[in-house]
Amino acid sequence: MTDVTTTSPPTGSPAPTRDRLIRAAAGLFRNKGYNGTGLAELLAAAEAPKGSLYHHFPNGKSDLALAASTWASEQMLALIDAAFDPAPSFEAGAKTVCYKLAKLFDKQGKWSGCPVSATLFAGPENDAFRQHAADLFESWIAATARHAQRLGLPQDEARAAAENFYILLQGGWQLARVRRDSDVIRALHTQMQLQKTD
Amino acid sequence: MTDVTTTSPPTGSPAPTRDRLIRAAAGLFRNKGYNGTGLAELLAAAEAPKGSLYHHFPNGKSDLALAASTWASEQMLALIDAAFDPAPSFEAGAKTVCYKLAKLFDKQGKWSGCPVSATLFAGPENDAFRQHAADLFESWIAATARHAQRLGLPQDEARAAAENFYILLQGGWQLARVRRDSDVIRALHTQMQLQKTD
DNA sequence: TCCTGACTGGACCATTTGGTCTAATGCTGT
DNA sequence: ACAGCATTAGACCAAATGGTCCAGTCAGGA
Repeated sequence: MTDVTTTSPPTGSPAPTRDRLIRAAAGLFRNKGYNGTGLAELLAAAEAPKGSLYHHFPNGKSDLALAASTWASEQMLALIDAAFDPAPSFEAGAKTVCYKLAKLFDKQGKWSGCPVSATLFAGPENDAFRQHAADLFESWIAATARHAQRLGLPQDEARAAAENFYILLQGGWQLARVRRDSDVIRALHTQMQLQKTD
Repeated sequence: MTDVTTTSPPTGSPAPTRDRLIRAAAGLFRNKGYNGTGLAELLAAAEAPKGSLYHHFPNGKSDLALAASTWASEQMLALIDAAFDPAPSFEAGAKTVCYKLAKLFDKQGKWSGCPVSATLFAGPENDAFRQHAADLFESWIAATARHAQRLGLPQDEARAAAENFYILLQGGWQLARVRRDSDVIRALHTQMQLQKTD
């Protein structure tokens, strides 16, 4: 049910329709939330008919939401790697992440929310959504911690720094969104806590 | 708008309809978001008929959302004051805020989102919502900064500390929500940056 | 060639959505 | 008692919702 990542068996055919659906969903959910986005609007944006949706995603909107958030999360992981891989230190990498995200925020019209949280916070009854979001977030933190460790921090410090960084990113992104000001995100790296003081 | 004592005497009356609507809306929006909450559900929870809604809030759901978020924000401001007023230091006050919020989070079923953001992030086209959220958040930061200054921090540091604290709270609350673990919130005060290091 | 299965197109559906409207019901001061 | 207001009650509505269903299209293999 939650396995949405492998619907089409053929490896070489990326099925553009399916991709268009995912991209359109990610974009719309990010802006208007899961419940705020209607199927009609979604299908229009993806230029896909309803039949295709229910072919690629048998459970319809909810399956698509899982796939879209996974896709968005992968973009985020790629961004994290791109920022940290060439970085000389954890601080430098984190700063680059902030700057890249701020730029992205501007490019998306200074409004978009975090794609994962916007997609998956649909209600308390949907625990599958919540769990999926938890997994995706955890993957971000794990990736960041891995980089931190590679760049010299001891394991527990790396984990703490990654978690702290992620919390700042979430909160900062939200403040940036409400103020429509990407500088909030750009300044986040300043507020990182690099070593525990107690 | 959020004034509880509008026209009817408060003593003896069993929770006026308008209040019930606001409380029900705040609770439901917090859990399921603005778009995720239907009017029928809302009215059932408030035990109020549709006519009353549109009498007290001529613009219907959107007006109610503004009122509910304002009400929730006032609760938050009261919590901030209650935590900082008797505190011997900014750190102590902030720690109390975290603990109070964590307790609240548990009491609300470990799922609720931030009432303001959950209510007001309904889409890019609704700028009134966004602005309202910005104002409410700003009032939190301003209140916190005021306490920080009273407790000894210089003005610019107080403002920075308040903003940093608020960002941590937002991000931490979200992580707590996705993990269903209030300890994330409880640990936030550890991660505060109390003086700028650069 | 024909068959098969993935995919598309869209008509169609029951339900729910937010919202309007009006008649009734109080409760107030006079 | 009466007028006048605030409030309640819910029938009613058009539009939108997510979802189902099936006839068609098309490519590739037997």
